[in-house]
Amino acid sequence: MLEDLKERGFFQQSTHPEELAKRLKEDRICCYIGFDPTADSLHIGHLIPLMGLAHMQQRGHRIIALMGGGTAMIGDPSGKTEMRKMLTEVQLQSNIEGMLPQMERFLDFSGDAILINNTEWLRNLNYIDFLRDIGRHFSVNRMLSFETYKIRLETGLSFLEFNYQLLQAFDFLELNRRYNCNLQMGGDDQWANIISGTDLIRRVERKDAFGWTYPLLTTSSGKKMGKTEKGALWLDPKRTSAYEYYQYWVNTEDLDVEKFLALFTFLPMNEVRRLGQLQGADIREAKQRLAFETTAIIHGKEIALQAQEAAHSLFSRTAKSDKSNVPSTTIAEEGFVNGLDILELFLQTGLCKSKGEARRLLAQGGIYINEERIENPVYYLGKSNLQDGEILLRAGKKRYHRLIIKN
RNA sequence: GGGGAGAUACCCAAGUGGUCAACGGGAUCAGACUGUAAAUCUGACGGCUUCGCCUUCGAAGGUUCGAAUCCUUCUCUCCCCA
Repeated sequence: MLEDLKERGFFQQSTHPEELAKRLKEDRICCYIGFDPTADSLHIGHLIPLMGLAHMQQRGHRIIALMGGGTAMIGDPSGKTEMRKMLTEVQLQSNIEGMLPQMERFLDFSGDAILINNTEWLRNLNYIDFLRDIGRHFSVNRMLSFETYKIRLETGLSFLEFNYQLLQAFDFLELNRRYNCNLQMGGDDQWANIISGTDLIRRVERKDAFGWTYPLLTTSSGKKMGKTEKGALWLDPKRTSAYEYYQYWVNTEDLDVEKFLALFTFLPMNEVRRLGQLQGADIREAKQRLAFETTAIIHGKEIALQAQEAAHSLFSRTAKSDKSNVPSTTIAEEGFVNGLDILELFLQTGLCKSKGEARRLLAQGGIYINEERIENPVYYLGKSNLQDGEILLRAGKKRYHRLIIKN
């Protein structure tokens, strides 16, 4: 089963590889991943851990999703350039509430799976006891040698953040004591934190504990995953619409398609490989499948289909054009009578962030009305632009928006 | 506690009295080429009622005809010593 997930791309490194493989195969083990509630929605950076846990659950293991309500009050310095801004407990709580329903799209908490917040044991921790029981097992010399702190040792690392590792290790120990949890997974940036935990358990409890990290992804051309012109790609449809989400995946680089299918969908590997083998323009089929599957996991099949249809109607020449699912804005006919300033319109529909940007876009030939480029900077939209009671706006190559006129 | 360095636009980073909306790089966006791909080339990249105006260079005051650049105070960060 470890092989299985390795093949899907979920393996970067682990402690005790042979022993871990054996345990995963022969026993039902309990594993956990921590999630820091830094925002009220998950984003695609969380997908690999979520998929990782989901795979474990599907293969019969017991899973724990640990919400880091306590640790997030500290902020993990691993691999970061600077300190994170501190969140209040109220914010953290509401963030957690936003993330929960999203997690349930991946994980089933109806059985013995556990969802727990580490404030439960961190909040009222006694400092002296903690130092004496836990702190004494940590060597500062060793901690300082970890790669994750390298950057921060140059730019500055506060004691507050330096403690993060101890708390995460303590989390693992606590979960081990409570639920006999003996595997922690996470992104490879968590490696140092994870092995601190396994070491602690082995030392204090004299029990087996394992760590397993996932690779940190960049796209083939080296870009960070999940960044768009609007920022992060969120799972919350209020922040990132299903259509945008679909579009992000359909625009995956050729070289990443197979890797992403394996990581971000539950398609069987033979299907993944078949799709990955497609060449040239055919690979679009694979990208559409990827986009559909990933969108369906989060937003449901129905919504994913709508997003797919919207994309088809805009980008496929042959398809019949059902544009009803393309993002749209409706305005009343009265507002339309005197003509609408095109720049103003692009601002209001969110296609541009400012009028300056709209002007620039227009000057560069990136503004299209009903697929026709507009060159005139003082263009007003009127009735003559209407096609079936609506107007199709386009910014650049592929950002579309429908303007619906209602009387 | 003592001494030193620093805070510039999304990020990195020049600039040390006018020629600075601020060099350069990255990111981003647009155009061309394509397959809603990558690479490449070209251009853009604070805001606006855009031949001009307004707001930016950690914060607040001050000097000056004029400051990101000088002075004062404050906030924060880093380094060295204790």
